[in-house]
Amino acid sequence: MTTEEKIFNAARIVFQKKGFAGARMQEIADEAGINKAMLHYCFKNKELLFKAIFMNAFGQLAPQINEIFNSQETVFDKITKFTHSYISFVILNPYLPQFVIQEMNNNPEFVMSFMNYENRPNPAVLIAQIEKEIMDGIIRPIHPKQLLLDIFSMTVFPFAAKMMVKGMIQISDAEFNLMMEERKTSIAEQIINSIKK
Amino acid sequence: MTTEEKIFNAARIVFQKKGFAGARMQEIADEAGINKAMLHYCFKNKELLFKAIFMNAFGQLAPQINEIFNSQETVFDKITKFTHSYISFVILNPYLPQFVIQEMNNNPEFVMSFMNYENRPNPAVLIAQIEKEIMDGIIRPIHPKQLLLDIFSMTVFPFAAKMMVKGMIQISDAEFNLMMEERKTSIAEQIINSIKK
DNA sequence: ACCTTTGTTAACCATATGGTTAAACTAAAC
DNA sequence: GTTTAGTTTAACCATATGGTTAACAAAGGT
Repeated sequence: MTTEEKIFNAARIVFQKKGFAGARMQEIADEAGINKAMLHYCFKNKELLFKAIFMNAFGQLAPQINEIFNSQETVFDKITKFTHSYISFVILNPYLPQFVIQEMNNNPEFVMSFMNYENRPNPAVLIAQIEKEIMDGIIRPIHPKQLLLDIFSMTVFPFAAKMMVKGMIQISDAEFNLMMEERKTSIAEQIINSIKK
Repeated sequence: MTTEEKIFNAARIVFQKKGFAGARMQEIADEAGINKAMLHYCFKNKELLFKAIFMNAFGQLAPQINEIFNSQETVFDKITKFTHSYISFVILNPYLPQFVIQEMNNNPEFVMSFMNYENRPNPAVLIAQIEKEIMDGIIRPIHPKQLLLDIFSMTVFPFAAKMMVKGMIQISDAEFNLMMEERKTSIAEQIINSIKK
């Protein structure tokens, strides 16, 4: 593993755990097992290192979502595929959702700047498709944007608020993951069940 | 307004916007229109000031939830009441959910310490009631904890991830609030529709 | 062999930041 | 009018933190 990779991995761990403001360059250096000066040699400064991490995180999530949203399948199939693939991915990267959400809230200007980014999650196609399937009588009349919000909420929220969820319903990490596995199908079923005619 | 109140309000604004790590005592002082030394005169140090703010925030959310969860009504009524009252409250305090979630994730030890707090959101009664209504054939057989997660997810997530949501489905603040008003009823309908026999 | 490029480190620097102190001001109490 | 208790401030301090520098080492090319 190159030094740059060591730094990148260390930075990802620290930034995702503590956020931009809470992360310390020294802690990243320690985590990477290198000298602090190497950080600046490889990544100029904290902000650029952070941007690299954030872009990478965001860039992992977005294309995956778009691929499903813009495919040729039915709305029902897209919903099922989305919950399955998103939850599978996030179980392996549990810090990602909270990290992205947190930094978007704390730093809206910076983030909005690349919300025009080509690969941003873009639900336009899916929204049009939902409208069409409503017209065709496949889906009950609902507001497509509300439906989208429902899908994202049910899928992403438990990971974003993991600590709160764990504390509230008193479960261990293992039980949490089991529940999430179950959600892959239960969310899709729940939503499809409530919108199909 | 007393100085202590001025500080408290200022601290709430700054902490909720930037989080504990990102907040600066000087910024809080400026926001309150007083000298930085007053902060330490009134609240000893940053951590205690933060605790006061966090407890207050948390203390506003939790009892409200418990009152509904532990009342004498049916599960369907509880769901309806919850979405209405929670969304009404959070529209007036839009930073709260993200704030609580963020600090719980960044600071799990500290937060877990008062998860035993008498007034923490406690869904035990509601979970038992859901199990009973399933046995009685009122509700389809589902996992109560999953149902709880669904309710919280759909209600809280849009506020916790407000910036991401706004960016993704391209809406203004006003449109966002309209959507949330609509969600007061749509979420309850959606969920009840999907679990009733 | 010698130079250049790249990677790496310890030591250092400037500033930001949380926190302290002592003095000044205010207003009620005597 | 003086005392006393509570407020408020400017100036200061110690440390943490992001960032820099200069020296050094290893590898590659000529």
